[in-house]
Amino acid sequence: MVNDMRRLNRTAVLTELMRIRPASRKQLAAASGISAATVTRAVEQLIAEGVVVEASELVSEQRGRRAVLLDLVADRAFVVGIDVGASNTRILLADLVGTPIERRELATPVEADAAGLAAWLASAARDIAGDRWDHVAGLYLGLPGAVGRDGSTISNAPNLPQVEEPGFHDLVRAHADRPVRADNDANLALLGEQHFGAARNAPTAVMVTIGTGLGAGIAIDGRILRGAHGVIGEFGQLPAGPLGTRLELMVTGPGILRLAAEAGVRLDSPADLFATDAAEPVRALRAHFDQAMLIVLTAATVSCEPEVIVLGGGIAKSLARDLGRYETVLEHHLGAAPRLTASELGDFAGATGAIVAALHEVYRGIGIDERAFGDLPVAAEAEAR
Amino acid sequence: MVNDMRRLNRTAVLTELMRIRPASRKQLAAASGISAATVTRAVEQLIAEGVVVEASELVSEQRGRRAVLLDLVADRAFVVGIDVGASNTRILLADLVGTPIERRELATPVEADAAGLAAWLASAARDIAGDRWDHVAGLYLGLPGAVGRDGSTISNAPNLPQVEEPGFHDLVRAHADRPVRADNDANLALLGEQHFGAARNAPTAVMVTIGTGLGAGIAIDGRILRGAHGVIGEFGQLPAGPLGTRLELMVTGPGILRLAAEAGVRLDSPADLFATDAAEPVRALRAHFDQAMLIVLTAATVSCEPEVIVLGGGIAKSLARDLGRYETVLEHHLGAAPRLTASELGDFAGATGAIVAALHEVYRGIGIDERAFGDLPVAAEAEAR
DNA sequence: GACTTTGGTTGCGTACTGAAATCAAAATGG
DNA sequence: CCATTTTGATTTCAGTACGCAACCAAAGTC
Repeated sequence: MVNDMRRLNRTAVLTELMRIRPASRKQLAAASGISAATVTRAVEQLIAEGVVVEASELVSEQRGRRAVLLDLVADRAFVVGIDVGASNTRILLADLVGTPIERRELATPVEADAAGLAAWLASAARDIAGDRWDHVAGLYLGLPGAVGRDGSTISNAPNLPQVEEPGFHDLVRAHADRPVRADNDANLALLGEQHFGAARNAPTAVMVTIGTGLGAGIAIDGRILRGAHGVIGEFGQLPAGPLGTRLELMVTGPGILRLAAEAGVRLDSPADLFATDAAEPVRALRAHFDQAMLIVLTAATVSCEPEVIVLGGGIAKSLARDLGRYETVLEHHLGAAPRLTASELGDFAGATGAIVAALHEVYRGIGIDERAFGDLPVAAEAEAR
Repeated sequence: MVNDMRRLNRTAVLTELMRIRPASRKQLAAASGISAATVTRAVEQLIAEGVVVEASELVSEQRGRRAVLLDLVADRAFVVGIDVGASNTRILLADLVGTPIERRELATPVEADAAGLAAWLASAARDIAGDRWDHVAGLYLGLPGAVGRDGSTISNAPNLPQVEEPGFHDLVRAHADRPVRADNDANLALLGEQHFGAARNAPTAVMVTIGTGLGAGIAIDGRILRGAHGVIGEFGQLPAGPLGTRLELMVTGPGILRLAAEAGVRLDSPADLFATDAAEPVRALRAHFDQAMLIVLTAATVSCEPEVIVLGGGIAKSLARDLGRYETVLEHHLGAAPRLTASELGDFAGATGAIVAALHEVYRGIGIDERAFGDLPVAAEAEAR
């Protein structure tokens, strides 16, 4: 316990530096409430550890000595975020402060078995990192399935069954020779949108992804909700409509096509459902879709009262102009409604979130207070890229 | 920052003492990882503050000096929890460690205006406290409406509109001359069940209360979810059934009677719906009810994957023997299901939760780590009463 | 070039901790 | 019945880290 004070102050200074990056010693002292002397000593230690450097001096028109700006050593560590989709895999490489450096989009080798997929993922990560590989601190995978709290056991991934193989996680880790963690892709997409996208400054938010399936991530006070069995966000399992059909079968791409076929309506693609000049039978289908969507949105709203609900996935793109209408109905039903908005990061939301999650692991490792993760404005940085 | 170490250790010792109450200095040192010397000094301070006392010595058959057991000064402070229902008001008085001392059940003066109700509540609190009133640290109100995060602004309380009056909270505080806080009654009922009832040891839990209305409280990792507008847990707003009726109108007492009347079935009371020897038309109604219940339960499950869902309120009493069936269906739909169980605290769940919430305020005041509130086994104590 | 202003560092007294020695209070056993 | 053992609590003491304040450093101002 005797060393605690020192560690506490180190953490406080480092955390504050992340928040107001870059910053001078004086700023850090003021922001953290720690005396200037102690900040000097803490910074000294952080510099010795190689976590922090003295960057350029602050140029100002004031008189007096110029403040020395401190910053994290951005290239001290890199992280790889991989969103492994059922058809495409998106990969991002970012540095310690979240600046994206490389992005790739590859076809997922769906025919490969668990071992093959694991090897492919590891080599893709090595590939995107190039000669920075030595500094890659870890990989984070977004997977289309339920991932246990530990970030390694995977279940219920019908669209990519390989990853359910018990040894899959270990295989990736062995091939990459790096720490590997995983999470549900919807969770990561939300995390991405919260830091870099449509849910900025919304610690409590929901992201609903509608494509070939329906998934949702829920974040409360900046923390992603994770359950033991991955049923969180499975709003698609709610029954809806006259026949009690599962919502999932009504709002997803395949579901729309199937319902249309059953109703004797011909749709070339799910997007046709949202055409403004649609014919009457399509309109009726559309009404059913809207009803189903409202159930999803209502369920999401009453489950945590998010500040914003982000809609992602293929179907969501067609919904942009209906969000205002949905909002109005929600407001009318519930008395209060979250802001509805389309995903800003699109296909790369998951990979971006994987980067964020990976960075959080790194930050944990260098001793940043976990409770501050929500405040870290990595966003501003990456936006400016 | 220089005083931090001392306060930190004081907090750690006090928190540990709450967990393993009563305990010797040595136990506290071992449990908290703080050196015995420091524990001695911290305890010295706590005793001087009047927060802790040396209780009886630990009698053991070992040789050696006997450990002096320390305990909180239970009668240092009392709290009053009041569950203000639309018809009945339940009041509890408890001491600092959560031992219930008095309980009352009174008819709510529904005709009174805001000022009258406030005065009545304050005098009821004074009354139950008796000569302990001087030591009452605060009041906590459970209200049938949406309560803002601050615990004072109240809205959307159709069944007890007086409490929506802007000055209501201040009036109670003025009459009681004590800190007063409020929360939604469903939230408090859940808090009560988590500490003393059916959701013991379930930091993530949902409580659904079905009576004249439908309300739900959600707790995640020991923290009650609170929204700005009180729509959290409003699962009753979900549409269900062929006509898209709001669930609230299908599973609550009045709703059941109305639906029965519409279907031309005569029910004397909502409970008749659950008779095992019911006639065919009643059975059909019952099937609709079950469907609606399953939507509520599914929505609750996918919103946070609770370990347990507690069912409370009048209707829930009739459901006891169906919980297993519901569980099976949930499990089948979602692959995993929470435990379903009936409320253990019954009508007093809300008041009990108010006590817990009030105690948390007191604990915060004497410097116990908020993150430990979930671990405080106030439960064991009160059970033994 | 002295002065002012601002940022960072160093010296010093204070406060608090943990390890170990010591004191306290019980049972044991010859 | 008293020395011994055992266990719990306290005190002593050395060490660490803090904040304050004095001091150094580096810039602009007059």
